[in-house]
Amino acid sequence: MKLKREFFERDTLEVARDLLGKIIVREIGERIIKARIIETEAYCGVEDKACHARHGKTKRNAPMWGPAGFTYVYLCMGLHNLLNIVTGEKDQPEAVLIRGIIPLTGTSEKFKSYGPGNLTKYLKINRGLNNHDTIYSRQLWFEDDEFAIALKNITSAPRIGISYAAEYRHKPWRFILKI
DNA sequence: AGTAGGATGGGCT
DNA sequence: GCCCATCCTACTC
Repeated sequence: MKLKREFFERDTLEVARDLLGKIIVREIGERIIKARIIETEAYCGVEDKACHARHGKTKRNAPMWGPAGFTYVYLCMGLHNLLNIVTGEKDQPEAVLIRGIIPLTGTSEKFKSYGPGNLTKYLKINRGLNNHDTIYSRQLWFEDDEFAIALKNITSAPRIGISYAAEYRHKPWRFILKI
């Protein structure tokens, strides 16, 4: 079942946790690529000193202010496309970063790791899919396949690469699913 | 107009 | 662990 807008309109921390075990589906012409989400990070609005939205609205981070369920894809370190999904209410600049996946298709392709910058390569996602509505999309959307998650297999931890974020650097807003 | 610094990943030591 | 590829954004002047 495709995830609906309501799924993403909830509290960002809940969405980040609930995305664990869900499927990302990427359709390119005849080809379908699927992957299960196993790691996410929540970025919680202007008050979150690690969030791109902390300095206000810019051309880059504008999608975060839009409706939930849209993508926010941006270039990191000049070479990595990172995939976020906008969450919470409109005008609340919150999003969940997809940090880790397990590929379910096309495993013959050699990708050694599936960190946030590499999973977009596997899924063939770049900034052309920025600000893209996944709810009505034929190119990129999320699905629940009833995959059972045991709560004990979910852990949380501080987010990666945000040491500048003052008191927010220690917030356990990264969620990891052990399969 | 110029520049510093990233929500990184891979390879080598 | 350290280094480096690589380039856009936002801030400063």
